[in-house]
Amino acid sequence: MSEIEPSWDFYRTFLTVLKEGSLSAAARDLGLTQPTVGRHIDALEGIIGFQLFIRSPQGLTPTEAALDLKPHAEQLAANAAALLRAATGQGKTVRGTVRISASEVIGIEVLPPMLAALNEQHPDLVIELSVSDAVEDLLRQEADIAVRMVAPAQDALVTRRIGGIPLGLHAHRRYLDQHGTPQKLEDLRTHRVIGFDRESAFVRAMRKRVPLLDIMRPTLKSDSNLAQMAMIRAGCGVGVCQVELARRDPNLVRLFRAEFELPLETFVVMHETMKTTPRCRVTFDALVEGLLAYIGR
Amino acid sequence: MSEIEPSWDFYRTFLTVLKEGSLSAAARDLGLTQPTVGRHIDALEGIIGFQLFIRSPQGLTPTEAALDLKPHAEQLAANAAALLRAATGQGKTVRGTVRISASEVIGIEVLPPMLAALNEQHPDLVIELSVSDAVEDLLRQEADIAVRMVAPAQDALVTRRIGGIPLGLHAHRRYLDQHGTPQKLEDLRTHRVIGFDRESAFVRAMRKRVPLLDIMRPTLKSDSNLAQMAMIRAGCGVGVCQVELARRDPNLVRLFRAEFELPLETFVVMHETMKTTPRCRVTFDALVEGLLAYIGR
DNA sequence: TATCTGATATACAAAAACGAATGAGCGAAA
DNA sequence: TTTCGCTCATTCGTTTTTGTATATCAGATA
Repeated sequence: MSEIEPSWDFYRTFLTVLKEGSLSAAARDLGLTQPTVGRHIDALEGIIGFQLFIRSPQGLTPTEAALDLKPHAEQLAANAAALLRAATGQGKTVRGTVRISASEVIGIEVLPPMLAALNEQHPDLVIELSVSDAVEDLLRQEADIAVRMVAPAQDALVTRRIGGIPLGLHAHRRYLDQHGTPQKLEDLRTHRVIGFDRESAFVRAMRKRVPLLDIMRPTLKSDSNLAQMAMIRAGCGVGVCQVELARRDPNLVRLFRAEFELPLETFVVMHETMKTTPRCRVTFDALVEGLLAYIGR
Repeated sequence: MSEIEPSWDFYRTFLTVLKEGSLSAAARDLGLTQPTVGRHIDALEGIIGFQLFIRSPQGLTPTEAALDLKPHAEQLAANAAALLRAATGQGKTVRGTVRISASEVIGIEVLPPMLAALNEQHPDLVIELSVSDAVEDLLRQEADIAVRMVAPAQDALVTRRIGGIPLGLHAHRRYLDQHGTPQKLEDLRTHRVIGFDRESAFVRAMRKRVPLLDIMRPTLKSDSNLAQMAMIRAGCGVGVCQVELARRDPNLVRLFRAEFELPLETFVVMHETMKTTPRCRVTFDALVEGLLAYIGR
C-alpha cells in the first residue's frame, strides 16, 4: 500500500459506483466517462491495497471491504454538500438552498403551507424537504434544519422547543356508523385498531407513558404514521393521530377526548455552523413561528 | 456562480491554505507546488462566486466567508482521514492506525502502559492518542475510540461502561508539614486549594452533587486537570485528583477519606462504523480490560 | 542602502488525466 | 438463433492539469 493520500475525488467516484452499481451508470451520474470512473476505482484500489469491487459484464458488485467504507463515503458526501450549501448564499441576502428534515406527518401535512409562504417571501430561497423518520441526519449534516420529536442531546445544535402537539384517538364517521362508537375504553378490544408494525423505541416510550395503549391491540399495522393517518381517513378503524390534523376533516371523530390526549414534544433544531447564514436563520424562524401557531401558541 | 460541483480536492487545498496561511506553505504541506495551489483556490473562488482570500506578498488572509466554511472543511478532512483509517487494515489482521481520544489525565497518566502492552502484542498497530477534553470528537470522526467521563447519548456509538474512578482530596506531605493537616472540612477555608479556573459544565455538575465543594475556595486555579495534579504533587496545596494516581506517590496524603469520595463515571466509546475492523475491536477490548483493572475490577 | 528571505504571479513545457472509439462478454427479448 | 441492450476493457489522440523557472513585491537585517 502506497503512502500517498488518495484524491478526495476518488471517494466521490467510489460512492457513486457503490450507489449506481456500475461504472457506466456512475459515469453518467458524475458527468464523466466510463473509462475515467474505472481508472478512479483502479487507482483507489491500488492505494488502499485491496479490491473494492468484483467486475463483471453485469456491473460491479462491491466487496465486503467496500461496504464497510460506504458509511464513511456517504458522510463525506453529506459534508461536501453541506459545505457547498454554506458557500452559496454567503452575504446578507436570503438565497441558496436550505435542507429541512422532518418526520413524515409533519413534513407532508404541516410544513408545506409554511414553506410556501416562506418561499413566497424569499423567491431566491431553494427549499429541500427531506421526509424521513431517521433521527441522526442533522449531525451527519444531511440537513441544515430539522423538526424533531425528541430533545436533541447534542450541544453543537441550536434548539428551540415548540411545545406539545396533541395526539388523540380518532375514527372516521362512517366506520363508527358501521361498528358503533366505543363508550368505554374497554370497548376498544372489539374494534379495529390501527397501530405500529414494529416496536420502535418511540412506541415503547409512548406505551410506558400511556398504559392504556395496551388495551388496544392493533389489527391494522404500519410503521408509517402517514399510512396510519390514511387508514384512519379511509375508515379502516380507530387510530392515533394529531388532533389538529383530524379536525381538518369534518368526517373524523375524536374519541375519549377526556381520557386520551398525548402531547408530542416538538423541537426545531439547527446545526450550529449554519446559524450565521441568513437563509437558515430565516427558515429557522419561520418554522418556529409556524409551528407555534400550529399548536395554538 | 457555475453549476458544476467543485472537485473535492479543492476543499482539501482550501483547508490547507486556511491552516498554513500561504499558498507556498500549503503547497509544501500537500506535496504540490505553489502555482497549483493558487490555481485550486482560483478555481474554487470561481465556482462558488466570491473571494475566499485576500492575496498579499505576505501570504493569504481569509475572508469572513472563508472562515465560515472552515468548520465544514475541517469536518470533511476528519471524515476523509477516518475513511482512510477504515480502509487500512481491512481483513482479519490487526494493523493500521487507531485514533484514541482521552482526557488529559487519563491519556497521560493511565493509558500509556495499556497502550504499550497493546502495541507489544500487535506490532503492526499504529496508535494515535489525542489528548483533549473536548467531548464531541467522536461524532466528528476525529477519533475511532474515546474514553469519556459522560455517558454518550448518541446511538451510533458502541458504549461500554467501566464504572466510577474514585476521586479524592489530596495534598503533598511537605505542604501538610508546613501548613498543618486540616482536621475538619471547615479548616479548608484557611488552606490553599487547587481548583478550576472557569466554571465548566462538569464543574457545575460536580458542585451540585457535592455541596461541600463550596467550602473550598480555590486560590490556585487551572482548567487543566493535569496542571492541577502537578500542583498537588509540587505541594502547592489541597486538590482533587484520582485516588489511584495519588497512591502511586508515597508523599501524597489523602484527606477526609470518609467524607469525600467522588466516583467519576467512565465509559469507553467506539464509533459504530469501526466495530468491524479488527484493530478497533482489539483496542476497544484492551482499553475496557485495562480500565476495569485500573479501577480494581 | 543593499541583501536575503519569505511571499504571489506569470510563461511555457512536461506529465497526467480524460474522452471518444472500439472490441468483447453476458443476458433478455423477439 | 439473432438481435438488442447493457456492461467492462483497451487503445489512442487530445485536453487539462501540473511542475519548473522566472519575475516581482514586501519586509527584516546587516
